[in-house]
Amino acid sequence: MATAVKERRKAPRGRDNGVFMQLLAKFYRGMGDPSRLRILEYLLDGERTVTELVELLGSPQGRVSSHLACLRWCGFVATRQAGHYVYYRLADPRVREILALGKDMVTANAEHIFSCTRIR
Amino acid sequence: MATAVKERRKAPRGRDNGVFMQLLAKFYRGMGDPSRLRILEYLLDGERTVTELVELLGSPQGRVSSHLACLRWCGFVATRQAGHYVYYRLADPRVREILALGKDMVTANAEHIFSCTRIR
DNA sequence: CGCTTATATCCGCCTATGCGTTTACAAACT
DNA sequence: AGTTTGTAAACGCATAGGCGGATATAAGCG
Repeated sequence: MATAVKERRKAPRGRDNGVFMQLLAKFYRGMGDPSRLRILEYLLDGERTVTELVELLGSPQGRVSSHLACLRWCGFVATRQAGHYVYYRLADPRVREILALGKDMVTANAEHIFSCTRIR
Repeated sequence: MATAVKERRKAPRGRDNGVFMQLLAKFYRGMGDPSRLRILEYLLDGERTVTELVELLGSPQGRVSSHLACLRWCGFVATRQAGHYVYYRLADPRVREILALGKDMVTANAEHIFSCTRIR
């Protein structure tokens, strides 16, 4: 059974692929938080200071800053310092695309996703 | 300060948006696991039975089945039963696109993402 | 019809990670 | 320089969610 699979053998692309997949998973988990998504959503309209985002999100500043650090580390956003404000902006047009695709799919599958108990 | 923000008000898009973002986050978390990503990657080549995927992943069957349930619930994959095999396949072309974009970005930002300590 | 095979679900454990709070800097203003 | 304001980092707590293993169900087979 499944001879075609046997030919490609177990882990046909080697361990490197496993490592890459780990990074990719980390990447998607970077977008897997509502607060971070809200931040990205606000940044779709243009750059924002931390203070503005804190106001918009209604979360404590430390929390927002931490999420921003995460987004920056993952390459989703970039910063520019002006005076003692730090402006955050989307770092890559592909972030927009991934967001747009995700929103499309969620809009179409909202009920399915909502009912997934494996992920809460 | 930040008067322009004040005009758009706090939570300018209402709570509904917050709920939507929660779903969207759940959606991305669905892709935020290396095992699930490996499954999706294998399914890029065509449909697979659970047994084949178990072999390819080298994980216990129960675990794989559980990940598959998650992927199905989230609308990433669909199934077809034949005999006593269940064939899994990608459910939506947008999954391919999101994967392609993610892989692009990770390839470009691998080091950044790797060094993000907020997400392990 | 029991037996085997394929798949799904359940359970307890353990780590990852989000949260609130506090603390530490850094940049302007007086 | 000291104070205020904007931003980042650190700390402890609580929960989400992955894992291995055991079990339940469904579909063929002898």
